[in-house]
Amino acid sequence: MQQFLDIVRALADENRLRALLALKDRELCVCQIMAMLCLAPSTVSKHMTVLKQAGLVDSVKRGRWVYYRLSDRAANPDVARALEWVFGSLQEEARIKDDASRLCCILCMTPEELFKKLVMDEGQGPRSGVALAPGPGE
Amino acid sequence: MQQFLDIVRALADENRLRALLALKDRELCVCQIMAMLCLAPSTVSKHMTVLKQAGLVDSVKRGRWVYYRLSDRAANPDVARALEWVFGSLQEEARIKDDASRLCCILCMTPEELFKKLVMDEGQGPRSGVALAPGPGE
DNA sequence: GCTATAATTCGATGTGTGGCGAAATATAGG
DNA sequence: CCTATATTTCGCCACACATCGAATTATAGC
Repeated sequence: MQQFLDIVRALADENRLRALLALKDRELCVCQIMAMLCLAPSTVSKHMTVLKQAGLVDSVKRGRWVYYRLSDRAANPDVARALEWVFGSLQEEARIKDDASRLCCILCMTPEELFKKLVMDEGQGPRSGVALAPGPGE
Repeated sequence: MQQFLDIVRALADENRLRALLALKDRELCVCQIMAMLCLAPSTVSKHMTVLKQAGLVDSVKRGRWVYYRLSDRAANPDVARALEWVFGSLQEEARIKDDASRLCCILCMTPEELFKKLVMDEGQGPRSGVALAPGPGE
């Protein structure tokens, strides 16, 4: 029961759901999730900790970056069912699709381009740490 | 997205989960859920309102009693998937099974017997409104 | 109509949670 | 070693929420 509650409560936040969906096809480091959600580093870090405590994601540290990915689905049936449910229900959401396309830009742009885009989109300066982490291929 | 969030947040409370599971095989009125959860009437009423807003349960008023039951699963795929997930994950929980057996007593006992049992179990007097509502067969 | 009871609404209260910035920690690169 | 950067931890604040009791509403039975 407690584990189930941890999972449900971890899912009961829009930003955590968006982060989880963004991890569907790739792993992401905290700074990339920050750029996608437009949240402070400490906030994103806390969100990812909640998801990790619930067993929904795993993390691995590579150099200065911490990469998050979906937890191994086969490991825990509760987690597997939860992820299937979330993906099945939200995959086609407009907000999620928008995140995916913006994430594509975030992953491809140089830090300078990302800087300009953030300024244009948000009408405010970018947060500290918007610089891109190297992708898995670097 | 908003509907999904309403559902997840409705599920993110242990007492609401217990109430939902208790409704799996039967409809129940508020006073019976109160007796099962040992919560004040106002608290149970609010919990059931949350579940209803999320589309997880329906209610029907019969005389003085308001009966809650699971919402028609076929009506909404999101709701159907959510209920399947919850039941699949929690059906075998010790807490839920215990609720089911206690609920059986609550449904069968006379008000006087329920009164005595509550006093013995909880070491405190019963709340107002522990009297049984007539079952569906009355 | 009056009373008793089921349920909801309302107001108060303590706790939990999302958000931020600042400080601390870890690591890469000079 | 020193600096820059990625992340986490910490302290704080605003807001949401679970819970209760009291007041209110609705209904059944006298």
